[in-house]
Amino acid sequence: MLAIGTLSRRTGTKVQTIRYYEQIGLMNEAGRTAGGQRRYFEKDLDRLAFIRHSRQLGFSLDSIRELLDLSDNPSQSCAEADSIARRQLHQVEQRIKRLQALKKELKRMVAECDGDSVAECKVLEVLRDHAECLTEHDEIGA
Amino acid sequence: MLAIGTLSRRTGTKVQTIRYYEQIGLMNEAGRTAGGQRRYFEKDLDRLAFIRHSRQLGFSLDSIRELLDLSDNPSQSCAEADSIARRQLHQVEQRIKRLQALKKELKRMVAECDGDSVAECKVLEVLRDHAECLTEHDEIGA
DNA sequence: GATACAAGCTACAGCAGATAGAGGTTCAAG
DNA sequence: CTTGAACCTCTATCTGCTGTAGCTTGTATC
Repeated sequence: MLAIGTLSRRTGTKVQTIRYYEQIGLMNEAGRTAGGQRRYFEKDLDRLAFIRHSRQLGFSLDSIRELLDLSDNPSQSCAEADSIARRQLHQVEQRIKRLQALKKELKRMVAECDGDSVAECKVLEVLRDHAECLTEHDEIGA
Repeated sequence: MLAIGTLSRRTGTKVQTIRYYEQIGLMNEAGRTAGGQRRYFEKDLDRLAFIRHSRQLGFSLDSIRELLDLSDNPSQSCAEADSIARRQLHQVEQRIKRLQALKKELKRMVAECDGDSVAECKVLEVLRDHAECLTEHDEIGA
């Protein structure tokens, strides 16, 4: 039987985060000692590791929920998991694209700045006037 | 005198967002009509456009606050604005790096999946076992 | 058995950066 | 004067945690 601190150490997850995962139903409700402390089995540790690894790969908690469901029901087709992963890949690619456009714009801003007074600062000037931008960057969050 | 909806339309910012910016002190408190509705000048529109454009370039609201302060005091050196922009550029570059590592890993996962049953799904397998990963990806947020 | 103290517990607040809705009021056109 | 779009405030919600306060439990050592 593993204490929450052990899971924490072995997966690099903060104790509060593990409790949070339980709260939102991502981790099963843990068994308790007489005194009310959580105790885990190895399978819980595996599940937590799966969650963490998926998070490291950028999957949302919702996607992870789906992936865990699939993982729990090995008789289904793999297609669903595959499509979740593809969707994630697509999102990552989009974000890279967008960030590269930003990078280009920022580089140009910085390069043109010659360290003079704010009055003629290129950085501020570009920010003031969108028209000075070369690239399109119309979405914020991405 | 411009109504909030006009600012909204002309900068592509949601009305609530403009009010939010006022609330957190990023926009100055707007003047009001007798009935309590906000009214703006062109300079407020410019300020909002500056904020929005900066957000599109990925600057945090805190950074934008600094940039606006600099912009409001044209006698200072440009160096500060420059360094904020450089910091932002650096962050963007780091995020790109990280996302490219993720992309690689996701691509590999997806490529290895042959659409068979979940039991032997490569996607799920990789998620289960971090050791199957080629690349390092130890930070989550980034 | 007593004691010390690390590790556990719950509950709630807070972060960024908005966004949405309820329920009510004002403005401007016709 | 009436209509109705646009405005108002206030509060809640989202994602994915993280931190704090104040208290209890478990375990090792004496």
